[in-house]
Amino acid sequence: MVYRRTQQVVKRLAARRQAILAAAREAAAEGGMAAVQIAPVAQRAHVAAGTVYRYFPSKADLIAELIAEVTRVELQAIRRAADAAPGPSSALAAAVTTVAVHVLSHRKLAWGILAEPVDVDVSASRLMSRREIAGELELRIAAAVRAGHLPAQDTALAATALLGALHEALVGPLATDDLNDPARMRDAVQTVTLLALRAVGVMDARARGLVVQAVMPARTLLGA
Amino acid sequence: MVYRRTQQVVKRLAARRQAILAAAREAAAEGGMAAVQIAPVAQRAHVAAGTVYRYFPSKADLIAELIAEVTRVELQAIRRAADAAPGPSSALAAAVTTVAVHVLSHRKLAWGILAEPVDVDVSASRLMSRREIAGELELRIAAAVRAGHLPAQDTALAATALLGALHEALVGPLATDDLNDPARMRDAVQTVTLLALRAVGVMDARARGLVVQAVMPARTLLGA
DNA sequence: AGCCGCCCTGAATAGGTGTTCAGCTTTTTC
DNA sequence: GAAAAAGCTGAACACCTATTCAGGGCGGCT
Repeated sequence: MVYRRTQQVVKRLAARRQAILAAAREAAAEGGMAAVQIAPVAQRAHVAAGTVYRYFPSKADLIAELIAEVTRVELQAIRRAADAAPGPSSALAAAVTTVAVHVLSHRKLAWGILAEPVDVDVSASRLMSRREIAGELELRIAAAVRAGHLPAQDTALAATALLGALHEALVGPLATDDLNDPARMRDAVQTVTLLALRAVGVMDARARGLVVQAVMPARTLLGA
Repeated sequence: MVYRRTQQVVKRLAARRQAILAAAREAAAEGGMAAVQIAPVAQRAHVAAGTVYRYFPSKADLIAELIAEVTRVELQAIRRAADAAPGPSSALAAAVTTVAVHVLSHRKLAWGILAEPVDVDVSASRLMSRREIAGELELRIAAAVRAGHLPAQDTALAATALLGALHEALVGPLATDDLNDPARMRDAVQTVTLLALRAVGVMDARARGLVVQAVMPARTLLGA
C-alpha cells in the first residue's frame, strides 16, 4: 500500500533535477539570465514546463540554486589556486588571476550571475555570491597586509573594488569580441591582475613579477 | 487655416517634456530603473499615460534620453574638475574623485543607469554612457602616461577597470547604509581614489598626497 | 496480473506592463 | 464666435511569462 521510492526512481529524480539545473546553466551561458525562462529550460532538459515546478518551488529558487552552484565552484578554484601559492602576495595574485580567467572563460554566464538585470527575488542570491567571492579576495589581501607586504587598508572595500574592476574590464559592456582571442585574453588577464595588485599597494616592479608567476598555471586554460 | 504652434504652446510642450524626463529621473533615483514605468512616471509628471507617447516613441527612448542627460552632466563635471587641476596626475585624481562623489550622491540613480538590469533596448544607451565616462577617464590616464607620471599601459582597459572598481565599491550590492553617513562617504571616496591611483601606477606616497588634494574641492558636496 | 498513487504533461490561467486609440478638451485661426 | 487642428485622456488591448492543475501514464506494491 505504502508507495516508496525505489532506488532507481530516486536516482532518476536526482538526475532530472540536475538536468534542469544544467539546462538553466546552459541557457544562462548562451543568452544571459534573460534566457533562463521556464519553458525553454524545460525543453532543453527534456521535460514539460510543469515538471520544473516539481523540483523547484519557483523560478527564483531555480536561479538561486544555479548561482549558488556556480559560486561554489568559483570559490573552490580560488582557494585551490591561492593555497598553492608560495606566499601571501602570490596567493593574492593567484586569486585575482583565477577570477579573471574564469570570468573570461564563461563571460555570459558570469555576466548573468553577477550583473545582469533580474527580478528582485534573485538579487539576494546574487548579493551573497558577490559577498562570498569578495570575501575570499579579502582574506588574501588581509593576509598580505598582515605579512607586511601591503600597507594597512580597508580590506573589504579593496576586495570589492577589485572584484568590480575585474568584472567591468572583462565581462562588462567593454568585452568586445577581441577578448575571444586567446592571446588577447592572456594580455587582458595580465593587465587586470597587474592593476589589481598595484591598487592594493604592491610596488610596480614586484607586481609585474607576481603577475607572470600567477598567469603561468592558467596557461592551459588560456589556450597558450 | 494653418495651425501654428504659438510661442506659449511651444513652451508648454517643452516644459511637459522636461517634466516627464524629470519624473523618470526621480523614479529612477528612488526605485531604480525598475521603477521607471510609464504609468507611475506619467502620474508623477501630472499627465496621462498616453501623453508620454506624444513625447517619446517608446519607453526605451525615454530611458535612453534619461541616460544621455545624466551622462552629459556627469561628463561636464568630470571635465570641469580635471581641467581645474594643476597637472596630469592631479587631473586624474580629480576625475576619479568626481565620479566617486557623484555616484555616491545619487546611488540609486547611478545604479539604475549603469548596472541595473533592463531590457536589451536600453543596453545600447547604457553602453554608450559607460564608454563615454570611461573614455573621459582614459584621456586623463593617457595624459599622465605621456607626462611620464605613469608607466605605459593599456589605457582603455585601465579606465574601464577603474570605472568598475568605483561602481562596485560605491554603488554595488556592497553599499550598505553606512555609506549614507557623510564621514564614511568621504572615507570611501578617499579609499577608492587611492586604490584607483595606485592601480594605474602612482606610487603609494604620491597617491596619498593627490587624494587629499582631490577630495578638498568636493568637501562641500560631502557635507564636511 | 491488477490496483494504487506518484510523476509528468502541456494547455489554460493569471498578473503585470507597454502601447494604442476613439473621444474629449484646448488652442488657433478667420 | 465657430470651425479646424492639435493635444490630452485613460480605459481597453496586446503580449509575454511564470505558475497551476486536471488528466494520462508509468512504477511499485501485493
